[in-house]
Amino acid sequence: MAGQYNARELENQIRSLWERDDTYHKVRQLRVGGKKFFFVDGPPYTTGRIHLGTAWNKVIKDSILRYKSMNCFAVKDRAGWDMHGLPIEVKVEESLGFKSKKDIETYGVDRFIDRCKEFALRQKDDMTAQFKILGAWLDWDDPYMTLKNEYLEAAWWALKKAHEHNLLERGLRVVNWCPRCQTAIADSEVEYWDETDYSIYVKFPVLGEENTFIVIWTTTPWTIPANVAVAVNPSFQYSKVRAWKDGRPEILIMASDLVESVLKTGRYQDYELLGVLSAEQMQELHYEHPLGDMVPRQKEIVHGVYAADFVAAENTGCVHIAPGHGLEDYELGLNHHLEIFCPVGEDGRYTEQAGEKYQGLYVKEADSLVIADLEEKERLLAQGRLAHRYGHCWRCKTPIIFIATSQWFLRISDLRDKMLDEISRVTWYPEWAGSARFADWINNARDWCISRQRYWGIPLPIWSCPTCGHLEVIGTAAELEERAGRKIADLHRPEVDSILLDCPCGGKMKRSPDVFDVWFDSAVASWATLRFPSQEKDFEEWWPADFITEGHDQTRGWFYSQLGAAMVSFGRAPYKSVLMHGFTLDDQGRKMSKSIGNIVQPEEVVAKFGADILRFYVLGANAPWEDLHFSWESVENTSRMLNIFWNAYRFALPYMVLDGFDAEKADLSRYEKSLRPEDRWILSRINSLIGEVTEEMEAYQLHRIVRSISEFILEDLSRWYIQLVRPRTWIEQDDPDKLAAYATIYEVLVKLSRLMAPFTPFLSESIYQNLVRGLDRAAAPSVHMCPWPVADGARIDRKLEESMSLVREISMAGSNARQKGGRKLRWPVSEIVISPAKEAVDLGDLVGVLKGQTNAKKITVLPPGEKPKMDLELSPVHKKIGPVYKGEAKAVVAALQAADPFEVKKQIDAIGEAHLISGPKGYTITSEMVQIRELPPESLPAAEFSRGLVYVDITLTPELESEGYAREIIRRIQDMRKEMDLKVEDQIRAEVDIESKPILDLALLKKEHIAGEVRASDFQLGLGLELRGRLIKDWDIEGVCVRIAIDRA
RNA sequence: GGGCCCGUAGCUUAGCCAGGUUGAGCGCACGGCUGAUAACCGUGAGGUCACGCGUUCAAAUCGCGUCGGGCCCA
Repeated sequence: MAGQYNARELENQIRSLWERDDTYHKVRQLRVGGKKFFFVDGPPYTTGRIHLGTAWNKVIKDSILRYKSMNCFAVKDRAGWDMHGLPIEVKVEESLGFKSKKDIETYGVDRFIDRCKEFALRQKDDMTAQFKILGAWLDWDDPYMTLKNEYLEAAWWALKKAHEHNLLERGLRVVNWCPRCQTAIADSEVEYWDETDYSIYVKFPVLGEENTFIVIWTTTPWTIPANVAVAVNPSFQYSKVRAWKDGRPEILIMASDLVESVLKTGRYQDYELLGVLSAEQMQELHYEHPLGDMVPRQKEIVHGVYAADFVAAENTGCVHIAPGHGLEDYELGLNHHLEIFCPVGEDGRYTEQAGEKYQGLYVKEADSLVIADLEEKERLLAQGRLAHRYGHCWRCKTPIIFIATSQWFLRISDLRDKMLDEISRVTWYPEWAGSARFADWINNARDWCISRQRYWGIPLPIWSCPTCGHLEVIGTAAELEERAGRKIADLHRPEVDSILLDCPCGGKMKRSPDVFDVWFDSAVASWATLRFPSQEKDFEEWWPADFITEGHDQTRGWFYSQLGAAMVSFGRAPYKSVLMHGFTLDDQGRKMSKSIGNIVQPEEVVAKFGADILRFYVLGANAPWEDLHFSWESVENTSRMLNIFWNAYRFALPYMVLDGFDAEKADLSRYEKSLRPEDRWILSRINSLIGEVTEEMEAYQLHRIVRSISEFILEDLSRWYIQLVRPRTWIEQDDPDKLAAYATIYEVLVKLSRLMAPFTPFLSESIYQNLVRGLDRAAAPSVHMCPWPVADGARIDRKLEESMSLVREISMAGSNARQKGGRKLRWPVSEIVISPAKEAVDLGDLVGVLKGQTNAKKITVLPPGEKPKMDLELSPVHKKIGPVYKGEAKAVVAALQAADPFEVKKQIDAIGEAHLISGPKGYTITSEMVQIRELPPESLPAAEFSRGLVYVDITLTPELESEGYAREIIRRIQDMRKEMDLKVEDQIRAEVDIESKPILDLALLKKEHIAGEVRASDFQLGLGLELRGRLIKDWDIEGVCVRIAIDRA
C-alpha cells in the first residue's frame, strides 16, 4: 500500500529495481530489430559537474528516447564525452603549478598526457552518476569517449577524406592567438567583454611633403611597429588642413567629416583648409613609418595608401594597416601583395624583427613604450583611454592578440552553398532555428583553422617531408602501424610524434606537431559513435543520425562543427532532424553565474523534490526552444501537481485491497453494461488525451504535453472524476456499480502511467509495478517495456465530453449562486434551473451527475431565451412624471410603488401604458415614467455560465432541512472518527445530544441514514442525553449546540 | 551596422505557425469542502496583449516600422 508521495524514496526504490533487473538493457534488447532511430548525444565536456542546463538537455533526450523506444524503435543511444582540449590542460597545469608550455615540456609530455587522461576519466565518472540520478537512460556502460583510439581514428579518417577532396590546406593566416596557451584559438573560443585600452592618434609623415602627416587612430599601439599601410574609404572625401597648436603649424590629412573632432581631440587651437583630396588622390601618397629608427625592417618597406570598404567614418577615416595583426589587414595585404610583417612570436613577445629596443617585450606591456617613443618623435597627435569590447581566451581569460601564423585549414567557405542546401533538407524544431539562425551563421562561414599548438588533443595525422615537401594524411591506426612497421598503443602525443615515415623521395616524413581544434573532436561524433572507420557495418546501417538536440549556443558549435566535418568527409549533413533548446537562466532571466551567486544545482532540486519533479518542471516550464527562467516556486507547483496525481492514485487503493481487487476484477470489458456516463466520460477523456499527447510529441511540443497531462490530472481526474466516484467506493460487497468504477480508475491509471513514462519514469514505473505487475506477474517487467498507448477511437465520445464540460460549468455556477444566496453545498436545494441564452443545453445522460454535484433534488433546463419567474422592481422616473403630474407627482409615485409590478408590466407590454388606481384617483403611467427591472427573487440566486444563467432555488423545506442537519452531524462524527484514528471499516457506538427540540426532530427523520453513513452499530439521538464514550465533543451547528460522543463498538 | 528570438495581470507564463469573447499558476482578499486531508475546491479584484501604421467584416495572432530585452555576428 502506498503512503504519502515521497519522491526521493520512491526513486531510490525504482532505481535499485532497474539495477537489479537490468531493466535498461532489457528495454533496448526488446526493440532490437525494430525500425532504427539513431540518436547522437552531444558530448558534454568533462568538467566534473553537471549544471541545470545539461540536466535539462539530458532530460529532453531521455524523454524523447523513451518515447521512441515505447514506439518500438530500435534506439541507438551511446552517451558521449568530450574529453580533450585546453580546459583540461589548464586544470592540470594549475594543479601542477605550471605557467607556460615550457613547464610541460620539462615535466614530460607523456606524463602530462597521462594526467590529463586520468583527470578526464575521473570527471566522466562523477558526471555519469549525476546523470543517472535524473533517470537519463543512455548507454552509460559503453559511452563514446573522444580520448579513445577508435575515436581518434574517426577524426583522422575525416581529415584524410578532406585532404582527398582537396579541402585541406596549410597557410599563413592571421588567427586569434592566446599568448599564454601559445596556440591559435577558434572564433567560437573567444569571449568578449569590455576592457580599457589606449586610444591613440598617430601622425604618419607623408614622403616628399614638408611637415605633412596622415592621421590614423588605433587602440593597439603595440601593432604600430608592424604597420605597413593605411586604408581609406573609396567613397570618402579627405581634407588637407594647416592646424596650429601652441603657435606651431602642422599640415594634417584626414577624412573631411572628421576634421573638427580630430583637431579638438588633439587640442589644436586653430586651422585652415588647404584643399581636399579624393580617395584616389589619397592612394598616390606614400609615407614614412613613424618608428622606422626602432624597427630596422620598416626602412625597407614601402608604405602606401589603399582603398578598403571596411573603413568607417569614425576617428580619422584613415585606418592603420598591420597585415600581421588583423584579419581585414591581412586580407588587404594579400590583395595588394603587401608584406605580412609580424614581428611578434608565439609567446606574445616581440621578435628580433621588431628591433633591439622592442625585442623580448610582451606586446600588451609594450603599449606605453610605443606611445612614449611616438611622443618623443613628435608623431603622437593625441592619446586617451577607451573602454571597448575586447576578445579573451575562453579558458585562461588572457586577452587575445592577432598574429599571422602558419596553420592548417579546412576550406569550409568553398562549401557554403552546399551546406545551405543540406540544412534545408534537415527538419528543424523550431523551423527558424535552421532556416534563419543557422543559415545566417553558415552565410558567414569562414575557413576552419583546425590546428592547435597544444598537447591534450587528437594529433593531426599529417606527415610531411622536410626535404621535398611531400605530404600524406594517415586515415587509420592500422595504416599508420603498417607504414611505421610497428604496433602503436596510444595514438596521442607524444607516441605518434616520434614516428617517421618513408617519403617517396627517400627522405623521412615528420608529423606536423599540432593537435586538432577540440571542436573537431565532437564534430566527428556521428560516425565515431558507430565506431567508424574501425567498424563499417553499423555505419552503413545507421548513419546519418535521425535526431540530435542541443542548446542554441550550439548553432555555432556542434550543429556547425558536425556539419562542417561531415561535408568535407561525406558531402552531406550528418543529421536528419535537430531540436534546438534554450538556456537555463535564473528567475529574473539572468545567466547563472558564480559571481551573481544565482546558480541552482540540479542535485539540489532532486534532493528537495525528486528527479521526476525536476524533469516534469523543466519539460513544462516553457517551449523547449525558449530560455528557461528557473523558479523554485514553479518547481513547488509541479511537485504539488504530481502529489495530487499520487493522491488520486492511492485514493482507490485501500478500497480495492479491501475488496480483493484482482486481475479479473481489473478487466474493464466485464463491466461494459455497468459503466456509468461519468465512467464513459473519463475513458473518453483519457483516450483523447493520448491522442493529444502523441500529436504534440511528434512535433516535440514538450511543454504542451506537460500541460495537457497536468490538466487532465488536475481537472478531469482529481477535481472531477474522483469526486464523482467516491460514494461508489463505499458500497459494500461486490456491487457491479462499484466494480465498474474500480475497473475504470484502474484503466485510466494504467494508461496514464504509460503515457507519462517518458517524462516521469520513476513515478510511472512505481504505479505500473503496483497496479499491473502486482496483479499479473506475466505482464511486461517494466512500464518502459510497454508499447506507447494508442488512443481507442471507440472510447472517444466528443458529445459526452462536451456535455460534461457543460455540467462542470453549471455546477460551478451553481456553487457561485449558492454562495450569493448563503446556502452551503452541504445543504440540499429543491431545484436548479438552467436558463440558456441562445443555444440549447443538452445534458445527455448527465442529469444525475449534475444533481449529485450540485446537491439538488431537481434539475430543470429551460428552452433558450426563457427565464424562471422573476421578481420585478418598479422605479419611478421623476424626470418624466414631474412635468406631467406636477403637484400630484408625489401621489403618483406612491401609487406606483403600491402597485403590483407584474400587472404594471403586463399593461405596458400590451398597450404601452398602465393605469393605476389610487383611492378615488386614477393615473396613466407611460412606459417612460417607470423603469422596470427584473430581479431574481432572493430565494433564487443566479450565476452565469458560458451558455446563460444558472438559478438555484434555496427555499428550505423540512425535508431539505433534515437532510442538511443530517449531513452536518455526519461530517462531525466523521471528523471525530478520524481524530480517533479509526479505520474506514471500523464500527462505532455514537450518541448525539441536540439542545434544540425542533432541530432534534428534523435530525431524527434521518437517524438511520446517519447511523449508516458513520458506521455506527449503536446510535442514539436525543435531548438531554448523558454522553458516554472515549471522545466527546461540543459542536456549533447553525447556532445550535450539538454534543457528540463516540467510541469503538 | 547585420541576423535571430522575446515583450500578454504585481510575478511566471499559455494562446501566435493555421485571425473570430486573452486562458492559467503564484501571490492577495473572501468563501466553501472534509473517509485523497501536513490535502483540496470556488469566487473576486487585477490586462492599452510594448507602441504606431497597414491588411481584413474581424488582429495578441498576419505585414511594415519604432522602442525595450536577450543571444549571435561584424
